[in-house]
Amino acid sequence: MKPIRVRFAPSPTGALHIGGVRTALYNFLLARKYGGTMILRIEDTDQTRFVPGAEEYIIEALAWAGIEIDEGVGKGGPHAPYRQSERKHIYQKYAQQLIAEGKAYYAFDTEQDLETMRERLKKEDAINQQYGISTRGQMNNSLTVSAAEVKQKLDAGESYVIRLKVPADQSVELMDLIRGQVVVSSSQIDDKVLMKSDGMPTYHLANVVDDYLMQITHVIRGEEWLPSAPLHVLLYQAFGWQNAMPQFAHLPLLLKPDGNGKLSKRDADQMGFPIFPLNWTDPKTKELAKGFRESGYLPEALINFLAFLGWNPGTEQEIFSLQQLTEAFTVERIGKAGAKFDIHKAQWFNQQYLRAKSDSELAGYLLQSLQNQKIECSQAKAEKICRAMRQRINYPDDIFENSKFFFFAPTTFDEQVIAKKWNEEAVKVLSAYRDELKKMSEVSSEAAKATLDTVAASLGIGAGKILQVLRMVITGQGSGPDLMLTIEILGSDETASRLDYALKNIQPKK
RNA sequence: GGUCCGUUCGUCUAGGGGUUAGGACACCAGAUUUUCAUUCUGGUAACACGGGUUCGAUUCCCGUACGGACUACCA
Repeated sequence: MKPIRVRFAPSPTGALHIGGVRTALYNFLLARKYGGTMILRIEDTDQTRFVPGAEEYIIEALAWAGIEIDEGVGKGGPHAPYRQSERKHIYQKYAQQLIAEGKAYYAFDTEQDLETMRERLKKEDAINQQYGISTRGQMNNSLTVSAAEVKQKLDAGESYVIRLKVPADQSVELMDLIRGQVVVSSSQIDDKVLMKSDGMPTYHLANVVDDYLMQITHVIRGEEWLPSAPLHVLLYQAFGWQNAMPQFAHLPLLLKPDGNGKLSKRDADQMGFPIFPLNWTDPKTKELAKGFRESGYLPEALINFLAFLGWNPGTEQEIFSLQQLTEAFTVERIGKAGAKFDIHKAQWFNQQYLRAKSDSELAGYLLQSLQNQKIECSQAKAEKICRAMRQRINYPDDIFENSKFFFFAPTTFDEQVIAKKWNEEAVKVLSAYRDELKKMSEVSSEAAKATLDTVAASLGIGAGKILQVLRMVITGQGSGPDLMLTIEILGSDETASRLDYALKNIQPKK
């Protein structure tokens, strides 16, 4: 079998869409599974849509996601350059070849001419309104104008495009790995522009020429390309490359969470979740779009989630490392129907991966947050806090957000708990407990519990009755992680002083 | 409008001529937890519709409906 060569070929028109990340992932998985090569090609043939920073963003996003590039932009390789704008002369050559063989032609129509043609066809109720077999004879091109005239126009520098001369009545067949055989009549395909008037190729030409030259074996891309795939087949045939044609796999689309249609940035904004892997600031509007990374998603969780949007291993296992994904992945198991993007599932994956981390790994996140706030904390204490908090977090930032009371003594207290539980009995136990804690130099969670039980028992009160008040007094909140462990982490001095503060400041509610 | 693609619980999906149509997320309930969260157990919930083919169709075929993509000198 030929070594597998796949490419991810985004165009640098902005941040990389999450659907693009999935496309890149599937390409990568196939390459890794068979020891093939993953290529990054930048399709920047539309200079009007070029966005500065987009290429760098794409590279950084893929790296963050763990999708490694073997060959391509930012990496180099035997087929360099991998940026299509730098390969302009190559396409020019191939387009000329097609012209010479009578498989393509020059067209001099102005935008106005094309507009007029479309309006005319519309009026005539033509079945399809396209520049092709039925219309090219009436247009201003090298098929209708004499060779001498064409030469004259060209020499005069008149603006032109090169169009593919689509053959008449031919059935174009395409074997898609996901959808099976797709057949389209060539009469449905229009004479697509191959070279634009600025001398750049269109996607169609560049894509076919590059895939051929770069010896791509599998083209895995979004379903939005399916309608133009027959045109690409025609191009391979025109060049006589049908035997070197890659296999196609058109991926189901990522859909909006509610309703229907392609997932867009607008939907993500509305529903309040990211759609880009990394933060992206639009260079024009300066508007910031939040990324999955900055929103607290772990790359391995995002990847796992994305892998399952349109693919599944056929087993009941759901948690897959990137390594396990490459082993399990097959194109055959990619589904046909579009998948709605459900951020809940992504959150669940994130939670799974986050909680699978060790206390010391988790402590790293906490320490980072603390450092940003200029709060001192030892590694050991951070780990203990993480042990207490690990079942209550979905994102790395949650650790600090939900454990602030470890670092700041509460000054306000849960009103409901005061109203319901702050009474004479509670005050009695709390004062006695404080006095006992003051005598201790340190306190383990076991000691904290034992002491509390003893104190409460000596007053003839059940410890259970005041636990919630105790929690409120220590953390300010009505709920939280294991209280005795919290006391251990805080220490006897700190706990006693918090009790002191509460005893002096809390007034019973009527 | 035309071309192409698609359709199993709310969502992601497994399955496939005869199944109690399976799992996961979400949701609901119970248990554990002194709280909340976790965890555990249980539950609600799906083959778009109509015709064939067949002893039998959710599964195969054809239509219909619905949805989507594409229809630029954008990718």
